[in-house]
Formats: sequence, C-alpha cells, structure tokens
Amino acid sequence: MSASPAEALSQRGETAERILSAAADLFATRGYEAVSMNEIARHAAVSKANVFHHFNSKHDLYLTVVRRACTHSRERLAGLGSPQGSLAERFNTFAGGMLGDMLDQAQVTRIILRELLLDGEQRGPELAERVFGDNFAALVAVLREGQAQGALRRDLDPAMVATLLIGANVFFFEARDVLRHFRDVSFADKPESYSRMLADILLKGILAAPDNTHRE
Amino acid sequence: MSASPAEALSQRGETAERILSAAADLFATRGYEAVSMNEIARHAAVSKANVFHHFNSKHDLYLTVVRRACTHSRERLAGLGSPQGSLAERFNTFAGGMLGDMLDQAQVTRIILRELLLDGEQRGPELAERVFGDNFAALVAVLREGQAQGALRRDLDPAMVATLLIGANVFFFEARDVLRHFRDVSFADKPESYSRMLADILLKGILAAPDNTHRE
DNA sequence: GTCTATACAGGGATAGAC
DNA sequence: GTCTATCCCTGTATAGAC
Repeated sequence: MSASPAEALSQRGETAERILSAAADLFATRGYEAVSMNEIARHAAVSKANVFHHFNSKHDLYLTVVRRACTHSRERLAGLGSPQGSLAERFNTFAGGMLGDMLDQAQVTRIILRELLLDGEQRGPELAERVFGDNFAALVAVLREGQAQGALRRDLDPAMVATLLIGANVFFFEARDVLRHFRDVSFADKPESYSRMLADILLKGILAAPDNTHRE
Repeated sequence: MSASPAEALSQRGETAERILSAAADLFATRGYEAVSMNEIARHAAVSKANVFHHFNSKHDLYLTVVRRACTHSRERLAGLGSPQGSLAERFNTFAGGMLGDMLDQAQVTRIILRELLLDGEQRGPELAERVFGDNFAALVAVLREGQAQGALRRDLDPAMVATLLIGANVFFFEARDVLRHFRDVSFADKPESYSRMLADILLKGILAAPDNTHRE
C-alpha cells in the first residue's frame, strides 16, 4: 500500500483527499472560523476522529488547503505570460485569461482572496509573494517593454497599470453578486464582455477624442 | 434619566455606546465568527451579562453595528455628488473623495466591504441598495450626462466606467498591505497619488497617442 | 485507518442579587 | 444598569478498541 515511486511526493490517501476537498469547499464559502471539524467530517463522510488522524489540527488542515490553492493558482497563472502578438493583444489576452481562470477555479480563488484581502492585514507578505508576486512583476515587465517600444505612454507608472488591471478583475469576481442587483449593470454575468470593455477603456481612455476613437 | 426631547430617537446610553464601539472595532478587523462576546465585553470594560442586557444577542449587536456603519457611510457619500466644475474635474474629485473617505473611516469601510464582498454572496441585495445603490446610480447619471454633452466617448457603458472607478478604490483599500510588499509599487501609502494616476489613466488611456498626450 | 466514546475548553445566553 | 455565578451546548482534540 506504500506509494509507488511514480506517484511519490505529495501522495495522499483517498480519504485524506476527500477531507481536503470538503474542507476547501467549506472554507472557501464560509471562512475559517465559521466552519467546524464536525461539518468537514460529515461532508467528507468520515468520522471526526479520522479527520484528526490525517491532520494534526484544524489549523493544519486549513494551511494544507491554502497551500494547495496557492500552488494550483501559480500553475494556472504561469501560462499567461506568453509573449506573443501585439502589446494590446497581449494585454487583452492576459486580462481575459486571468478573469476566466479566476471564475473557472472559483473555489481556489475565493480562498486566496480571503487570505490576501482579509487576513492579509496581518500576514500579507508571504502569500503575496507566493501567489501574485512574480506574476505582478511579469506584468509590469511587459508594460515597461511596451513603454520602451513606444507603444505605451511613458509618463505613467507600470505598477499602477498592473494594479488597475488586476484590481478590476478581483473586484469583478468579488462584487458580481452585488453588481447584478444594479439596474444599470448588464455585464455581471458576461465576463468576456467585462474583459473586452476593461481592455478598451484602459487602452484608450474614456474621454471623447476625435482623432483617438477610430484608431486601432 | 429619560432622554431629553432634543436628543431623542437613536439615543443610547454611554455604556451601550462603548460596547458598540468595541464591537465595531473587533468585527471590522476579524469578522463575525472570530470575535466572542467575552472579548467584546472585555474591550468595552463591562461584564458579558451587561452586553446581553443592552443587546439581545450577538447577532443583534452585529446588526446594529452594520446598520450604523451603513448610515454613516451613506451620509459621507451623499456629499460627493456636487455637480460643479468640468466633468474631468468632477470625476477626479469623486474618485479622490471616495477613497479619502474610505481611508478616513477605515473601520466602517471594512465592515461594509466584509458584508458586501463576502457574505454578499448570500445577502447582497439589501445592503447593495442601501449603501451603494443610489451613489452608483448617481455616478452613472453623471457619466451619461458627460456622454450627452460630448465630453465622453459614447461607445462605452457608463456602468462599466463607474464599476471600474469604484472597484479601483475598493481594491486599493483592500490590497494596500499586500501591494506594499511589491518592489514596483510606490503608491501604497500615497492615496492622493493613486487617485491622480487613476483618473489620468481612466480619462486618457494608456496607449501612446501623440495627439493625445499633451491635451488637457 | 477507521471507528465510538469521552475529556476539556470556550462559546452564547440566563438567573438573580445588588 | 451592572455585576457574579451558572447553564447548556458545541467546538477541538484525544484515548483506545477494532
């Protein structure tokens, strides 16, 4: 029953896997404190004692869940940096791809954001670096390159642009359910539409500029 | 000891006020579940039983805190709609003013956002309307007016622009502590700087446009 | 590895004296 | 209005049989 060499390393039993999955689900939607080990055990269809057999404590279980979510998220984001096409295209692709992935992996995303935005006030540093750090840096690098080539305005802070882009996606993810209740909002259920408009606005701005509007 | 007519209505005793203040503090930074009535009592320097004397339950106390935060927030936001100056100016003023208020009243802001962004998945509707609803609508109206006057591009969704503006402020508020750890970010502690850059980018876009860059 | 049973702490909430 | 003392429940975590 010992793990074969091929599947070594982070090999976990099927039961442990079920527990992790149930825990991830619950933590993502309701947070750490609101979820009990009883509940997790029930959702995983095992006894509570068994959960404690596989994980030393609730906190340990939580950390494992978060750690997994992080590496998962990193893997996803790693693929977004492909340097092909014009800068506007890459910008567009990155924005849309990021949002799409966030929505596809809503559970993971929610856990990360919980960590990052709420407890982030206390922890911040490590997780920030771990999950978003290099991607943020990569995005900034792309933007800087765009400035060097003359495609982008030189009088603006690339980090600011990156923040705006990422922030817009994060906010959409977080606030969808609220936005949906606003009469004027038509894009709450159309992420592609949102991404398209986002890129359009960031690239061209919102001011009416006769010589600007029809350029591509 | 009954309230004088002049200070009637939502008049609460000094003790109740202290309890509310302590509770608001704790709920804002750690959320509902993570905070205990014991702790609230200790911070308010009263006995736990006394807390239950003033508020029927923990949930009741929480609701009172949230309700206060909402009305407080509404009052603040109400002043931001003043229709004076050019559209770009108003845009600028609104963005900066909103962020400034959020930071000034960080505790209240945190409570609202917690409700809106996390539990929002379940409740959403009421709070959305209550706090942001009319302000969102007002901002959209201003933008529409700008379109009608020809100051703003007509081919974009005003609700999208409003979302971007608000989202940028919310994200800054949430992610400051994380952004601070990114080498490229210089504005984490300079909200005015952030606001200025935000308005600049939203208005003019990021593309290098020779005839665009020097316009004001 | 998995269970039942249980220890022990802390939570929300109440009783009743002052 | 404020307290001390207490109730009851649920939570995390452990012991020990299978």
